[in-house]
Amino acid sequence: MTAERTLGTVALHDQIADDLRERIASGEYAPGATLPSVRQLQDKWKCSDGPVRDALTILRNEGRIIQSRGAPARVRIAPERALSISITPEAAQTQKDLALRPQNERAETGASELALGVPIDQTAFTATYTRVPADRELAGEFELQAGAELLRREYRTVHSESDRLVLSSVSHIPIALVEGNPDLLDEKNEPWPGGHWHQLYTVGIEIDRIESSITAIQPTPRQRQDWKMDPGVPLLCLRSLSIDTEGRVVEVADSTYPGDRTAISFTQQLSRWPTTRRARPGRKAV
Amino acid sequence: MTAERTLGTVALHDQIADDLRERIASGEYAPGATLPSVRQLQDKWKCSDGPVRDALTILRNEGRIIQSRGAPARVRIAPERALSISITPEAAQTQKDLALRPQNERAETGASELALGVPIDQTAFTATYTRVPADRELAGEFELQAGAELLRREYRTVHSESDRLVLSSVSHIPIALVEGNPDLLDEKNEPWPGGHWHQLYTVGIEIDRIESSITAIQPTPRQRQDWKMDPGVPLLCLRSLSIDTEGRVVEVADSTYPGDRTAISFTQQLSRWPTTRRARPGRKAV
DNA sequence: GAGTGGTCTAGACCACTGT
DNA sequence: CAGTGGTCTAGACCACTCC
Repeated sequence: MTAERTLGTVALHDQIADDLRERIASGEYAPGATLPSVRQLQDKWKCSDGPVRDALTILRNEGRIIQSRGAPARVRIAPERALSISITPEAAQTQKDLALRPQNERAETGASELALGVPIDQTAFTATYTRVPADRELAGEFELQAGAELLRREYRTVHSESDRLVLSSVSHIPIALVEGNPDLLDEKNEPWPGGHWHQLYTVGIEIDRIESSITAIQPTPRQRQDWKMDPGVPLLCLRSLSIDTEGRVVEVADSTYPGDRTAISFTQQLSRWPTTRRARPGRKAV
Repeated sequence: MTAERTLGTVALHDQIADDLRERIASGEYAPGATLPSVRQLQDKWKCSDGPVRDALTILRNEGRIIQSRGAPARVRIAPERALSISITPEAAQTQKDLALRPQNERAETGASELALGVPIDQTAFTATYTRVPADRELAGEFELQAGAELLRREYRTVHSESDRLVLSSVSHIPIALVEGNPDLLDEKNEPWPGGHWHQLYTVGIEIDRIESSITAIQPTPRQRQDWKMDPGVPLLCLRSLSIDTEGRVVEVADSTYPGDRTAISFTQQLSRWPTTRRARPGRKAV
């Protein structure tokens, strides 16, 4: 009967977690530092190992500590935000214009569509595609009936050395839109040479705009493993709808990024006020 | 004693969690449905309650189920994405141009800067501001020495009925930039009438562009409580740097949004290909 | 009041790390 | 091999919900 410790109805493991969390935040336990062992914490809080382990589980799921067998728990070191996904109208426009250029010119760009934080020769690119029926969600985006046939194309780039995922994206296109060009349904042509937009051009589709939306979710265990993400790290999801000049959604592309290493960034350029108030336009450092 | 159950070195609580996760994904347990009770799962897996509870904890932290006292665990119902944060150059430009308009015109816009999913008369707006020294991170953004004095302004909008946070944003501005206008340092003037940019205009600052970046983090317990977020739901973070015509970062604004109810969206408009290939919409010339 | 989940204990054994 | 964290059990009591 040691229940008298529950002073204010807040569970002991929460008290322990709160205490450790505060000490981590204050810097008493710096990133990389080892935490007291389970036995030491038991001794300090005069309890069995259960509450202590529960507290550590809480902090692990918050992404604050890492635990491994045999070694003491440590304050997690948040990685640098190495992956910066820049969304710029210029880049999209460039890619769009490229779609009209001759074959040899398009080929030069090839698969290096995105600037990653990893040299491209250290990565392995794979593409797979299948035909799938549209689920409710995708059918809604395309304004099709659920079950309509879609071309599903999955792109993955892994860092060959560490076997860590660097880029992952899944794209869906209604079969009905692309069956005019049989080449597009031939898996041997993956990745579509010269980029999506040239291929879409071959079936008479011109992209008018990209509507993107960003959300965050908790990764599935599979996703966490693919990206080799620590527990407690969320996943950034970027869904881009390609809309053609007739207003149809012709492609839905879903990309995911580990939330702790990635920042999705974009710039909104504003025009100047009419009267130039600052006499010195000065230097425009970047 | 009963250790022979550990067939393939994968922990029992992981097996249970994997099994339940799969059943949830397959729809066997639909959103809102009750899961088997802890005792039933013990019976099914022939184990004590520990592994079963551990499995449920895993699923809770993944945001897949909700648990409460007395009531059975249920599959979590993901909320609609009611909060859609739209980033448009037009809106920013409009706000910029507004800064030059006369007082009465600016006042009409007032605090309703953002379209929220909640009627504005059901919300309570609070603003607080303090002077704080720049931490390393903010000092880096402003290219100032760590410790330089900043004006910190915190905006919060809560839905008065549910006491739920609807909007939360923290903005930092170097004191040195705004001390030319004493009004800006007077808390009674919060929120700055007519918007930030008019106030910045009074000290000779014109915004050239906004550089935004989006990340995702695990919320602190405090944040989770403020937003009344379920466990396992990440937080979307939007950091916007306001850069003036001289290239200086003059304001850093950090907004957070619950990751399950929010989508940050934007559109990239592309210009048409030079040769008008389709004279009339609806024809697919090749 | 019956059933649910929440918390905690005491003890056992295992897997792994580091010295 | 000493110390660490990981897993599981059996049992107890509590707080809460729902009928």
